[in-house]
Amino acid sequence: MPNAFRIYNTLTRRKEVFKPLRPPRVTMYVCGITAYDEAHLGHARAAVVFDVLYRFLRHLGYEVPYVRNYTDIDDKIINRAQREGRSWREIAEQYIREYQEETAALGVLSPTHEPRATEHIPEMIALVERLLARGVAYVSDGEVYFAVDKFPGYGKLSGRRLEEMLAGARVEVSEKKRNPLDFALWKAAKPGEPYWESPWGPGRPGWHLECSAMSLKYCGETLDLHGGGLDLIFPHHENEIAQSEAATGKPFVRYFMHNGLITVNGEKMAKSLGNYVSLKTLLSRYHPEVIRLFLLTKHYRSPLDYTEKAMAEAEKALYGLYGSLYFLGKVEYAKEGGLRKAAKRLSEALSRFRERFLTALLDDLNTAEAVGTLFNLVSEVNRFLPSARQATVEEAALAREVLATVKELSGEILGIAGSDPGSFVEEERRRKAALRGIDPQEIEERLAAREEARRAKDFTRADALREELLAQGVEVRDTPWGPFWMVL
RNA sequence: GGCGGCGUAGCCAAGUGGUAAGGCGACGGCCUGCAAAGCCGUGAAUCCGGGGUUCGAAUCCCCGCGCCGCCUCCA
Repeated sequence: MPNAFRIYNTLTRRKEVFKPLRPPRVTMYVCGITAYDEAHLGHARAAVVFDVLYRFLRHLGYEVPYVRNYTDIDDKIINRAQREGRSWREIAEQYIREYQEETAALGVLSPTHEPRATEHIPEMIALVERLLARGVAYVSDGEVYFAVDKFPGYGKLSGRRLEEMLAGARVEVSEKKRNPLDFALWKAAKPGEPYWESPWGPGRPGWHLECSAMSLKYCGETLDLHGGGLDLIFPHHENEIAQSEAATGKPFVRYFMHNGLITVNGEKMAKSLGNYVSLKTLLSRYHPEVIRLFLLTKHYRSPLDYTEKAMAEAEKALYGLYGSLYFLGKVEYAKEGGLRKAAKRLSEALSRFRERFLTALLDDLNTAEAVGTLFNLVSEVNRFLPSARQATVEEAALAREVLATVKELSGEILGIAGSDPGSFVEEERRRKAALRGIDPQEIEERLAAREEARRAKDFTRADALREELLAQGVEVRDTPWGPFWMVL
């Protein structure tokens, strides 16, 4: 009876049945980016994983206010601005815009709200004042710090205890802090730095503060879902919990979800390691759905190793998928009659797909399993295709039903295989041809010449033309519906 | 050192108590003028190793081994 959605909650370290606080409403907050540099595959993974969660929740009938924030003021932004002689605002604007464009290209739906830190300075100041009033924060030389030892639950998300952390401490020593683990709620501006006026003097908010303030504003005191990368568990999310719960006295988050990180040759992809692949580069080389497929064929909590070979495999798998749907779309009614043997199997496979696809997602968003069920269905489509050249009325209807179901489930929820197969094929041909510097017109001409040669039984010439095309990266296959080609 | 995760066929990867999905690749066959694609078949005595619980374990527990992440900004 798997009609309950179970998700792995980092707070309890186990899968739990998802019960929102006020159904059918589900509040969801995901940590976005700090806008100081271009986005890479790791950012794309978080965006896509939570996009699928958002789409799935809506499919289940929930109303989902979804918030994804932008950190648009921060040391790294200021540093970059100073280095490049531009304003911090310009830097932030640029990378926020690029991120929005690139995630949109990836088929990531826009969240309900995309708040920016600097647009919520009053809310943050108010939150700091609440924390000061409660005695869990203190002012020190123009800065405000959160006193971690005043919050009894500190460490509950990351499974750490204060004493242990102090023991191994690699934390920055500051004479302004009472405890080395205390973190800044408000930072004083140094000369030349951007600042906002506050009761403690000119300065800017600490990083962790914005998520507490903005989630409070847009989602209320208790969030149903809070997401982000695994690397945000400590200290970021731990600190958010401390700030929020100390201020409101209410549980901050019911379910914390964290996606695994991308690795390259087994090593974490990170800007500091210089081993990252930018989203921009990936989008220039692969169809967005190839990137989504690559990301979703592994469970969201596992590490995912990026290699060009794996990307090529994802591309090939997606081309095969769309190729099958493309021909399924060409199935037309040719005679009276019901479902014959292959069609009956396809019909059963369709029912199985409907059930298993959703069951997979209900089990902690198991997209890898869901993708597997999609390929199972496609395999049955391929078995059906040879008999479908002369399809019966019912078979033609079945073909349409399969296409509609794939679009409705995989297309709407995973964002994969939802495009019109004909458009996908044509766009991909154009895109890849351009990428390889081939003229599609020339390909069509060669194909026509080859068909002519084949009709004339001049197979030597036909094969030579096919070889020429292959040398250009154009793979030709002959089908009952005529030749079909893709650029690899 | 502390906390967390992972280890399943050549590679990638599901499966978390009832007898090993799927993708890529390989081999044989069918189809094809020949190919490609597709289809059919072959491929894990077995899920890192060793104990234990159970009628039954890749799945639960314990002990090892190996890899990774976090403990500092990081999706």
